[in-house]
Amino acid sequence: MEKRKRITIADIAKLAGVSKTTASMVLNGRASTFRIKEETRERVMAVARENHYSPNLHAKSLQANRSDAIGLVIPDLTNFGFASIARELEKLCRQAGLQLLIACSEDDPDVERQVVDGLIRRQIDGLIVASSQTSDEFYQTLTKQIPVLQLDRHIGQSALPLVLTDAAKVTADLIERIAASPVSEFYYFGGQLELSPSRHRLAGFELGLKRAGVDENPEWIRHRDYQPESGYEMMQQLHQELGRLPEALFTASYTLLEGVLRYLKEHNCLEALESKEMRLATFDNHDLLDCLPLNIDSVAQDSEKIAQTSFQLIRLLLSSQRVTPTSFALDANICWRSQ
Amino acid sequence: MEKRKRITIADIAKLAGVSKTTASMVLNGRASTFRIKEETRERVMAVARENHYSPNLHAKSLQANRSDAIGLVIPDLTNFGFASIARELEKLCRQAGLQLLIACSEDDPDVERQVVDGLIRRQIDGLIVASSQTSDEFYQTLTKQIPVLQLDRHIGQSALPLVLTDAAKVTADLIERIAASPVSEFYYFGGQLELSPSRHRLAGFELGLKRAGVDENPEWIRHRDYQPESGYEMMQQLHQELGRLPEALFTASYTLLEGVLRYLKEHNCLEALESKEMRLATFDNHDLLDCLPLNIDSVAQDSEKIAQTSFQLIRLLLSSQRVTPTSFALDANICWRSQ
DNA sequence: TTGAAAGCGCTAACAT
DNA sequence: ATGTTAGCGCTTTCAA
Repeated sequence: MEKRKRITIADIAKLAGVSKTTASMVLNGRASTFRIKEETRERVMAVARENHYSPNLHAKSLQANRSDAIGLVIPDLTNFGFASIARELEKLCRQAGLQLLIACSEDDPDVERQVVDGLIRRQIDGLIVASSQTSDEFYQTLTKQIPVLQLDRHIGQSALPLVLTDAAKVTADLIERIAASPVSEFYYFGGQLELSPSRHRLAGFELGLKRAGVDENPEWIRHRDYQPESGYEMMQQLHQELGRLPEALFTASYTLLEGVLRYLKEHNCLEALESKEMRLATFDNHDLLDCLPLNIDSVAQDSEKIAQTSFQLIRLLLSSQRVTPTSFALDANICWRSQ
Repeated sequence: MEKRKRITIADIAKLAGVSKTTASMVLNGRASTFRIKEETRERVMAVARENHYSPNLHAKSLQANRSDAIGLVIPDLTNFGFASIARELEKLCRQAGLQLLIACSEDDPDVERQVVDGLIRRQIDGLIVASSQTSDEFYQTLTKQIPVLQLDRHIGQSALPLVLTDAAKVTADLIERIAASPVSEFYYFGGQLELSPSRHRLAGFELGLKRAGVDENPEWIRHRDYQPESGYEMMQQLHQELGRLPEALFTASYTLLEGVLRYLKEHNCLEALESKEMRLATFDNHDLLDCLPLNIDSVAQDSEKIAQTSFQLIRLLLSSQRVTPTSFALDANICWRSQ
């Protein structure tokens, strides 16, 4: 495993009997622009191919002051939604000759700053971030140097461009239809209200109830964080309070749903879902939900569209000096399993 | 969004009234080695801090002929197991000042070569790959330049270092116990036999049967690929063949399990799992399995350990000129839900 | 104890 | 139509 010295453009030039400039032009496909003789062109190309020449991107980046790399910061790679977005973005970047640098913030604002700093040191040309910050101050400063795109989450009233799911709309549609069954109560388990998706999901929930003509009871709305344990504990408390299962429940994330299901399983209450005695719906989707005897309706975000939109937007920001920061709220789909 | 010129070490040197050399020494924490005067040291540090100096890693890499980046190639980021490994590896790398470049091969050998080529062009110092290749020729060549570590999958008889789960062992344990229930038949749905994990899982299955004293019937063993659709189709065919559900079934991956469940759900057969009339077990684990009324036993690979072991090994390979290539087969856990 | 200068591999003015 | 040269930001000999 000896680190054989890589072949450079100077080597190619020497072997082909031309200058570095000529070799460079040819290898960058700009031979015609500089009217390099066809014969020279081919000679250089042949030598390069034979020697498996591949340019040193660090040298290129150094002189171009551009790295052709962009950063993606998400809370957690094992979250299916974020993983889907990351996968699609990686593919789009690769096909465009860009390198996507993926890093996780663990939903911790401090960790988030650290990983962003790390990416900056790597000279990324742009950043896409699903932020856990409560203020966009940090990114307002950063965006003076490179374009920053908010993903999935809106930091406060930040004016930075933004791509996310129109959670309020789809949640309202989901809730309205279920509430019209009708139901006399509809509980809501959510995560941190500081995160914008939480607010939109809750707003959608309330709108849905209203449209179904159901009077909201403040008792129904409960918040903690998005850990499965929180779902478990909220379900436990609710069960104890009521002395029975709720008629209908919406969990604002897949992780919360998991906690709720774990509680129901442990207390042998899953039967209530199978018999539709208890209605359960959730934000976020999972293929496995199709395969269960549990009739759980869900909201499936369009990860592919989110990734594609983010990619187009960041490319635009990367190319032009000044783009009016635009934001996109994308439609999501409802997976009905109870009807 | 004007691209403000970043501050360089030359700027720092000028501002601090010293030479680039001195500034460099100080900023790399080697002030004492070169006995830079304490006062000078502090002046440089102060200037650097005030100006938020951060070194240009491309320049560093160019001159050091080292990028402090390593590549990770996996089939699919949305596969929970690979996502877990990627997350842990990213964290370990970040903490060690390395950048992890993650790319997906979509389980396609051609795509895999393309993404590896892309990473090589980015001058990665080392590569960790869960390969879909059937020959390690490509990597044998590559490893003459940079260390290559096989992850999760063993390419043929490749001598390249390797980290994976000891699938045969854990599968045998799982199958033995279930088969001893006893069962008179035990079906097996697997993916491509060209992939080493498939072979190990099958070997474990057969060993488990043997240890339980069950005579294997070749009819029980079925293979396709790891797509959920394949699980669905194998289940469909088996159901039709038998005219009833099998007594026991093992799926060699979570994706296959999903297909099987989808079939059972569509044909209203899930009840058979709840009543344990049909025994179902799978390789790979998912938290949701804990929350279902379905009694599915599973094998949980230790992603964290796999990531840590891989990281230690690649660092070793990176540091020393010549390490005896070592391989690790790590233990996995069984999640019992039927007992 | 510090500085000057060369060079990593590449591109782009400017020559020729 | 092709070559010469400077310089991107950094580290590292070698001098002073």
